[in-house]
Amino acid sequence: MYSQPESRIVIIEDDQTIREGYAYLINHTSPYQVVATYPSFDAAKHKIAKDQPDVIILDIQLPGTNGIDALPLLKKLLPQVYIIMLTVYETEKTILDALANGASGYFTKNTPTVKLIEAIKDVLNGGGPMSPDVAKTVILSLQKNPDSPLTKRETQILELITIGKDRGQIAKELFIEVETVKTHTKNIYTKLNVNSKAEAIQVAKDKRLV
Amino acid sequence: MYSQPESRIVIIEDDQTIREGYAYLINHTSPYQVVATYPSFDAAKHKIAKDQPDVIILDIQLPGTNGIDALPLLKKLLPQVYIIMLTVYETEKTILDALANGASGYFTKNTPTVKLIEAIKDVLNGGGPMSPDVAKTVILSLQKNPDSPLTKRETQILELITIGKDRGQIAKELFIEVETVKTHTKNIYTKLNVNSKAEAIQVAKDKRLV
DNA sequence: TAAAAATCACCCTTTAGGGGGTATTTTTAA
DNA sequence: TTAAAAATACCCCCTAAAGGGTGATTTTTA
Repeated sequence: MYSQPESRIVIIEDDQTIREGYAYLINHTSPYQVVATYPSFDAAKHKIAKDQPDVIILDIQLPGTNGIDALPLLKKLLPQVYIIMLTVYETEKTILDALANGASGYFTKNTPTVKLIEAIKDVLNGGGPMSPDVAKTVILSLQKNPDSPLTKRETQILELITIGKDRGQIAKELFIEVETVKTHTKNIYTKLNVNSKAEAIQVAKDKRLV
Repeated sequence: MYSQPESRIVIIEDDQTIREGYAYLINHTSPYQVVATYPSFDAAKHKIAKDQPDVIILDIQLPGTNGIDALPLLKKLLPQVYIIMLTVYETEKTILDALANGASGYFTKNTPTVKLIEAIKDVLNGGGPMSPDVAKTVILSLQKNPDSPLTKRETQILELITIGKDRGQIAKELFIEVETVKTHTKNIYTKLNVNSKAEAIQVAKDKRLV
């Protein structure tokens, strides 16, 4: 499905200057049309379905319902819509929350309109545009700790533990005995300085061991 | 730290045509210099440290040690190096594995050299460049299931369960009684059709509920 | 103003997980 | 080639944390 010139854009952004600035530039320098703009989600929620937007540009810092909370609600109203987040924050948690809740792209507010228009094209073509700094944050969040004290096998077992497998399942999956899994587990606990599965999972997440 | 014109590039790629093509174009149309190229990691491992590369362009499909396995080894040899992955595969697992193991960027092989040169600039400036399709895959991997049968509280508790917290810790964290946590847990189990924490975690991961 | 969600309590049962050892085989790196 | 590290496997013991059943009140939301 390729980007249609008549694609409809809605902007939800509380800052009037930014809102109107983007709207003007998108309308005048791109093939897309801004069919509506709203200063908040609460102002938009009863009308936006009628706007039939293909793409929503959504600010995170909104009065009332914030952008992150608005995301699933918008998705419920308009299941097919692409949502591009706009924000001054770029903390890992905010970014990850937005993407987890169905955002298609993520940009910081200093993004020039031309990049935003490119992003609209990208999402309409099925891509997932992000500014490089945002992408960096996402990549870092996926990165494992390169200085893990665990061996390959131990890491593998810890990974299976973190996804909820019990000894029996792990043994089957790795074609080894349950007792061997136990031995590895003990060694993992010793190395991580813990003495329960629960703690091991917490340390694993915390130190990005898996 | 800004991109230095004299930044040193190494290419590890088994296809001679691609390898030499990229090398030629980077040397002649960018401010960077390709200081060495290798057809495999095994051919590179004893020499690459002396090349002192700032950026390595690394193919995934290599003879001998493949690119994913080579990643941590290269990082050990050259802790500061940025690695951009190049591949024909774009399966979620491959992409995520590469990023988990310390890749800075990820491109499919049809990427034009000019985009690759941009990517080199991006990583040197601390960004995390990806082609839009790769970014899309990454975003999808982060996405939660919008049709979760769980309530907000239940989701919250399931999330804490998946990171290894026990009833007591969850209760403390949410300022509620342990018995309440138990009730929620029971309801979660009913909704997910499971009857243990382990199973719940597996379903949660599987259906991207958390 | 119903319905859904969130809160709390008591009883009772069990198993998966954890701690302590010991030992052999395979792989890796020097 | 050789010593060290990693992976494999077994035995005994023990209990804390998890799970099941049932009932009830308060708060939130549509």
